[in-house]
Amino acid sequence: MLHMVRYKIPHKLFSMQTTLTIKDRISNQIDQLSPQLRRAARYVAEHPEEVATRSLRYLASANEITPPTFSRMAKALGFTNYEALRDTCREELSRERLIFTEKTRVLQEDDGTRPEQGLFMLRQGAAAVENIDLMVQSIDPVKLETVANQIISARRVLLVGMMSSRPFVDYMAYMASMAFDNWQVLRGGTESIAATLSGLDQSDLAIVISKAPYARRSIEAAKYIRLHGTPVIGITDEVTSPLGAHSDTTFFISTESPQFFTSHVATLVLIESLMGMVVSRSGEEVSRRIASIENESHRTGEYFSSRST
Amino acid sequence: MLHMVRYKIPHKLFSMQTTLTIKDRISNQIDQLSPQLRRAARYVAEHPEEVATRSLRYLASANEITPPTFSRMAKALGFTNYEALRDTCREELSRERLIFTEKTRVLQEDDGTRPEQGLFMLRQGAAAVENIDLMVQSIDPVKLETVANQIISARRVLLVGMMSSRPFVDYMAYMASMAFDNWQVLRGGTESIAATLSGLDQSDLAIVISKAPYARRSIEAAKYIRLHGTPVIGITDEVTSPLGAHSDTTFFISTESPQFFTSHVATLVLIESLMGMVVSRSGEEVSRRIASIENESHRTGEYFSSRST
DNA sequence: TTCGGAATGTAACATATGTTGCAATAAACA
DNA sequence: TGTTTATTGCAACATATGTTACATTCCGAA
Repeated sequence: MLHMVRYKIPHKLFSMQTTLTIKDRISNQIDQLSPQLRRAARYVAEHPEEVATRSLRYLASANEITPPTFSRMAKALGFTNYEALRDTCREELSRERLIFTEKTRVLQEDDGTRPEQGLFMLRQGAAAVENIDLMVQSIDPVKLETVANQIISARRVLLVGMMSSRPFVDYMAYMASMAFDNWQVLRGGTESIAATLSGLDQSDLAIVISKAPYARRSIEAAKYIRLHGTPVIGITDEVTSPLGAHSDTTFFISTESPQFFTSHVATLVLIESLMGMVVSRSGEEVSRRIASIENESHRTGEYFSSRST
Repeated sequence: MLHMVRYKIPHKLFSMQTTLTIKDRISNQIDQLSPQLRRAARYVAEHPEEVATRSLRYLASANEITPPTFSRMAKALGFTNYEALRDTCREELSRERLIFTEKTRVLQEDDGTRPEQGLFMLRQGAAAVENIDLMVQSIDPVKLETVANQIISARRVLLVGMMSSRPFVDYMAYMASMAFDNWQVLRGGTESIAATLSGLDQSDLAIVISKAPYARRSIEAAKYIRLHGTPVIGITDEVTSPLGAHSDTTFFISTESPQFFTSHVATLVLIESLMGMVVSRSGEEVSRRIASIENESHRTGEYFSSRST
């Protein structure tokens, strides 16, 4: 029974927080406090993140409240300590962050012993959702936007990815090909790589995808590209990734998965978002270009038209 | 107000825009650090909220790293102090907090009509999760299992996919290549297609992926393959898809997306699940094969090993 | 092997932190 | 009014914190 509930995928990506612990706890008792204590309590309720991060004395001097006041206030509110109150603030802080990680982790750990096939996709799906959620929460929209703008204004866009990352680079290239003609995938043998890279300069841009195990070629390509002064956007999995050292902007996307193949789902979401942003920012003419390509493809019979049996 | 800053970035400022997160700052230099310092740096990158809230010594003892290591690591990364590093973490934390509240606020009052740039990934992520959820709920595990078994027992597995589906077929082929040697992607020109298809019989299996707009070649390939008596597994988007008529088993995976590019995320989850099932059912020898291939690749230097500066 | 330099841990240091006793002050009541 | 009581700030305290000097270990070069 618990079983049934357990394996339900938590698909609410962005749930609201409804248990406001500190605020509740404070507002209930705040009118029983003396003026100074009330002032301190009010501050805590309004700035829990400051309480969690700064020291008591820091807050005290910054708000012209004496240190003992904070200490006493905590006890007056029923906390054993000021530290106890701070801990509550910490919890509140972290609760706002990763909300689903716990749930899905249970899902994954539960019975690795019985390889029930029916649960396979369920687990995979849960892991995917977790990775996506993690990414959405951790990536700064401004950073993404900046990158999108960089991409748009680049003279040439070079895509790099080997082994498992190659298909995703190809996918990007495919989408891009419908909108632009200055995108290019770094291909093949060593000599052709050199040829491709020789023409690069600062006005170009490279997007490099590399996931563990990191293909040597990708890392070295990134390194080499940077030597030309060409900015490198890196997409990788961990902070320890060797790609980090060779990219100007790096996105860290989790590839955690319940099986031994890693999952590229979150990466795909990033790619689709980025491409969507780039195209939508490029304006009218690009949209028209895409439409014309699709039409053309239909005319040449590349696409299937519903009435041709 | 935050609004203005976020969404209107004059393009001259791009190069100056430096959103250097701790992760960025650390990943750029992490391979120049000594083992212990790297361990500490990694921890900071992965748990900035702990750094912001807890004390140095607390983190040190909790992670079995000595206090001086943290202190030295901060300096090694270019911070004047450990406190400076902590301050960066604090900033990042409060920035994330702002974004988080902003996200939930907008998401709540949003009706999906306004395509605000900053929320692009948020929408894309939400749509992806929805598609995944839909798929997990709609697909019968037994059906999936049956297909997995079919795949395993097939003499030859042929993968078909054109245009936007091609990268995903390639990805399947890549994963499969580490475990089996009887998988093949249908490639290229018309004549080579005929050659590939001529040898097919009932003991083989084809997996065809086709999403709107449906590539004529894929549909016709499926049709042709069936003429040989070869079973066809179809992966498509809608019940109205022409692929349905030519496949024995069909998976319908939603590609709904907030932008005009469709999303292949749910399809990827299906692929990863299927491949995981197939490999895990294939037993010991396959796992060993995969391991040996990875080893081989490392030996030949295809993969990057962390200690080569 | 021995040597030298870097990496790491230990211990001591100055300082910051949270708490508490006590005095000063303000408020309440007779 | 004077006395009592709660409130607040000051100062001192014990402890925790971040840093640094020093000792030890580790590792590669000669």
